[in-house]
Amino acid sequence: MTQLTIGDLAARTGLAVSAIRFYETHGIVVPLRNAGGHRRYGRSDLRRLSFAMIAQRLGFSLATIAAHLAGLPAHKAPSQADWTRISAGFRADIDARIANLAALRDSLDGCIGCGCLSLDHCAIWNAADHCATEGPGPRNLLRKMTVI
Amino acid sequence: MTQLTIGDLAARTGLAVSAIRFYETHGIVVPLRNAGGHRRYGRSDLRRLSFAMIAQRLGFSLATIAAHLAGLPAHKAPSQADWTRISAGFRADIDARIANLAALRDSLDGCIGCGCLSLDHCAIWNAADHCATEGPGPRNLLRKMTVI
DNA sequence: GTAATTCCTCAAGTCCACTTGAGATCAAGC
DNA sequence: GCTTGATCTCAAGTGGACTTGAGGAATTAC
Repeated sequence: MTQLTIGDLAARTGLAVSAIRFYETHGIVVPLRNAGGHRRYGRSDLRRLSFAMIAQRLGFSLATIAAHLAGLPAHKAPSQADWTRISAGFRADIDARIANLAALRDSLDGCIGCGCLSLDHCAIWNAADHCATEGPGPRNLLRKMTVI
Repeated sequence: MTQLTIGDLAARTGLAVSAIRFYETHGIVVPLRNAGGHRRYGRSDLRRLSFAMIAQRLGFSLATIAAHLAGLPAHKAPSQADWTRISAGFRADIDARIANLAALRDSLDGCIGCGCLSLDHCAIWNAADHCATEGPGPRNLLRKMTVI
C-alpha cells in the first residue's frame, strides 16, 4: 500500500495519466520502476502533484514548479523542514501577487473605474500614453507586477 | 495626430507590431484603414491595448478580454459610462482572485508551512489524498479558486 | 525623386502544456 | 491459462499566443 501506480495517482489527483507522465519529463515527480517496468510512486508524490496543480493555477510554469520541488528528496518522504523551506518562497510569491492585484484594483478605482476622463490622474492611461520617454508599455502598473 | 499608426501603438504600448495585428484578429482592436490600406488607430485603442495587457497578466485569455471589450464602441472614444461598465466585472474578478490567493496563503500557513505532519488538519493534503469519495483532485483548495 | 523605412498579407514556425494514437507488454480476476 | 484492463514507449497532434519570413506596396526623409 506504500506503492502507488500511475492510475492511483491519476484517480486521487484528478490529473490525466498522460499529464503525470508529462510532469515526470519535467522532474515534478520521479517514480521508481517495478520489475515489469511500470512506474511506482510513493505517497509523497501525491503531495508533489497537489503542490504542482495549485501552483499552476497561480500561473507558475512547470519549470518554476519543478525548480521549487527540486529541493525535496526524490524518493523518500520529505521532512517538515523540507516542506517548510519549499513553502517559504512559494508564500512570498503569493504575498507578492496579492500585493500586485491590490495595487491594480486600487489603480482601477481611480482609472478605468473613473472612465479615465481626467487623464492626468489616471495610472494606466499615463503609463500607456504619457511615459514614452521611459520606454513602452503601461509601465506604471506593470512595473508593480514583476512577480506575476 | 488623432490618427495613430500600428508602429505608434507598438512604441507606446511596448507590444510588437505583429502582436497588435494578432490582437485584431481577436477583436481586441478594430482599426480603420487609410487610402493605402494601412491601419489607422484612435487614441482609445491605446487604452484597449493597455487594458488587454494588464488583463493578460492576470491570466485572462484573449477571448475573455475581447468579450469584455466588445461592450465598448469600436471607433469612437468610449464614454465614462462605457468604461465603468467594463471595469465592473473586471474589478469583481480581481477581488475574487485576491480572495483565492488569501485563502491559499492561509491554507499554506497550516499545511505546507507546517510540514503536513498532522495530516488530519492539512487542507491540501486532505483534498488530494482523503477525499476520494468526493472525486479527484485537491478539491478543498481548488474549489475555492473557480474564478482563476 | 529616390532611398529608406514602415506597412501590407499570408503561410508557416515556436513554445508551453498537454492529449491522442499505435503497437506492444504487464498485471489481475475468474 | 486466458482474457481484460492497465501500463509501457514514442511520435504526432492540439490550442493559445504569438513570431518569423517572403514578397510586395505605401509612406517618410532627405
